[in-house]
Amino acid sequence: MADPIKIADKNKDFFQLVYEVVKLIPHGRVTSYGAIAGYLGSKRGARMVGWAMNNCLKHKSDLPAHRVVNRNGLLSGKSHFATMDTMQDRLEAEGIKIKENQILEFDQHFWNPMKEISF
DNA sequence: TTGCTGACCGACG
DNA sequence: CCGTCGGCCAGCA
Repeated sequence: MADPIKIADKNKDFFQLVYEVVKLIPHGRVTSYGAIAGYLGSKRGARMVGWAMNNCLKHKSDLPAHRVVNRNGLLSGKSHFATMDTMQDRLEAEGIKIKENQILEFDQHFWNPMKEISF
C-alpha cells in the first residue's frame, strides 16, 4: 500500500510511471534504472526505464533524466542529451562530482524510490 | 504480424 | 576477473 504512484497511476503506461518517479527525484540526488524498475515492480524491466527516457526526449518533458544513471553510477545516457556535457554539467551544478563519466560517491548521492517513497 | 533493438541488470562459465 | 547470455516490455521497420 502507500504506493502513491502505483495506485494513482497504475492504469497508466509504464513510461508514464517512470516519468513520475524521475520527477520525484530530489535535487542533488541520483537513481538507477534498476531502482526505478524495481519500484514499479519489474526489476528486470530496467531496459524499459531507459527506453522510456529515450521517449522522454521526444516528449520534450522537463524530466531530470540527468539524475538517472546505470547501476555503476556511470552516465550511460549522456550521449542522448543535447550535448555530451549536458548531463555531467547538470549533475555538477547540483553538487555531484563526476569523473570519467562516472559519479563519485555514487552511494552517497543515490536516491532509492523504494526507500523514500514506498515502505 | 513477426522480429530486432534498446540510456539495463544479474547470473553463469 | 572477464566475456557471454537470458530476461523484462514497448516501439518501430
